[in-house]
Amino acid sequence: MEEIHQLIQQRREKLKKLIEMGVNPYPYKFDRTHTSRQVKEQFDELENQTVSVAGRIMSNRRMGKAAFFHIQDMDGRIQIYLKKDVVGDFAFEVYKLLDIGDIVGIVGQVFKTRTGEISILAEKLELLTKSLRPLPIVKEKIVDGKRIVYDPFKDKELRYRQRYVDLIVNPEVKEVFIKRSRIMTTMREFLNERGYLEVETPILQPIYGGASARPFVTHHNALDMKLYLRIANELYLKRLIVGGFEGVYEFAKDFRNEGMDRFHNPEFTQMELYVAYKDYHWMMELTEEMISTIAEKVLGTTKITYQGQEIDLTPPWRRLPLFESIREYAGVDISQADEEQLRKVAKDLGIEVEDSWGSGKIIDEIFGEFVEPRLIQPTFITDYPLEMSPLAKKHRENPRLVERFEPIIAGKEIGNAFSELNDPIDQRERFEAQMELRAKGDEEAQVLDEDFLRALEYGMPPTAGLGIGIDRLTMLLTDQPSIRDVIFFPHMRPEKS
RNA sequence: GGGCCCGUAGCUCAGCUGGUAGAGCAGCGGCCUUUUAAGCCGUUGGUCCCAGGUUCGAAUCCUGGCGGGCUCACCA
Repeated sequence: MEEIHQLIQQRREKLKKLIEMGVNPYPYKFDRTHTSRQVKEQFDELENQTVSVAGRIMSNRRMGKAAFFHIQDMDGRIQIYLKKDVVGDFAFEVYKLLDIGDIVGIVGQVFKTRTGEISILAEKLELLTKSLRPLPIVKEKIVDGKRIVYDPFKDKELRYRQRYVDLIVNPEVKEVFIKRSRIMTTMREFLNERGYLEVETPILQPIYGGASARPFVTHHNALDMKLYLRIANELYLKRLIVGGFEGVYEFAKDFRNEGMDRFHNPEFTQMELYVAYKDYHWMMELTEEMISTIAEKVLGTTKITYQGQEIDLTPPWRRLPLFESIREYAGVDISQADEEQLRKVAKDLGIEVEDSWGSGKIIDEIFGEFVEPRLIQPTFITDYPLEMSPLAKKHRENPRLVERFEPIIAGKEIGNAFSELNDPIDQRERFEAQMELRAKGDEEAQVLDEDFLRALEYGMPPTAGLGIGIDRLTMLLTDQPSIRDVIFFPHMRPEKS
């Protein structure tokens, strides 16, 4: 057994004393009448009234036979004033055995202290949970309305590994995740209002598809077969369109077995939407309306700041075909270039081109290098080369292109969409081209899915599809620099035990 | 995977060119019935990430490893 730390030992001893005093350190319930925020917001009516509140002790100032401390609940903190002659001798003895981190229930009268802080004069104090581990102590002071924090708990490794502590101690972290939840709720409402159906599709898939990425592999014991964790749910949602649903969406956890950095986590969340009888032009309008609506409802404005950059999400967003964007930002016209010429152009631009790259990859590189980082204001990049998009429908005016767009904000794509390919013969050819790439060693090339082709052969109506990266959208709308700051439990290597 | 940086008390951090560790907060003991980074007095607490090496002597220098951050590459 590991040695028990002194601070934990001390708390265990207090726990023992409390039990000896007849206090249940882990009771079953507590009836609370108000949250901290309600007490503050309704102070005028509540002054001198009795309320009950509950929360975790976050500060403690004992002064002989009285004490001030703050408790923190779901939506904030409130100060408790404890006087021995009001709360009683026994409760005061209990109080003396409490620590920062303990969870208590308080019944008492609402009042304002001499310095004007809304507080509760405790008449009853009940221990609701004894905490055995010391919390990082973060002190703060409000000066001119600004919160000054002393010794903030900021070690990223500890914060990510022990997110519960991060959430207790850093209120702004909680805010980010509340916003994440509201972003998803608002998006769901937006889609439901339009009559689209929220559905669920398999996470364990015998054939993975819908994106170009490497999958996680797992094994089904009973069937003794390989299964993949989905990299996308696109092909399943389109099967549902075939089945007669005319608008379906899913908030999907996807899994990609690739590198991690501040924009990538091995598991991440995407919202994918498919709507029958629509094309990508229509989907652009829906996208800009949806994102700006979310910003408006969650943040109260469509003008946001991301990492110091001012961004205006108000529709309409700029539409810019891919080749035009490259002409504009890289100064070269490659709309008619073949692979040989592309190779030369890329080299002239200073890009190291690898022999295995096809023209799609080269174009993507030029775009990623010269264009994408400069697209700060929301922009739809449209009309991608055919070979980069095996599931998108050919462009109605140019068969070398597909009808696809990516919304780009703050230099980063936050989604992907197209007029969905519904010609089963064309789809088969595209899959076959992918298989050839795979044979050449491209591990991210897509896999041919016979059942999906069979579904298309029954006939899928013209359909527009959209995927939005929820994590990236949340980063944008909460001004967080890393995807780890918008995922509660980002992937980490195992802790040494 | 490459480069740079980091790992010292529960938390935040000092510890210069080597002499086996220190502060603030928290904790513990004492005083204090409107404090608020409460205050005053006293005080406990460390496998200096791990393993080797150099040295009379390593938190400090070297090598390797582990974990993390940033970044580049890869990657939607």
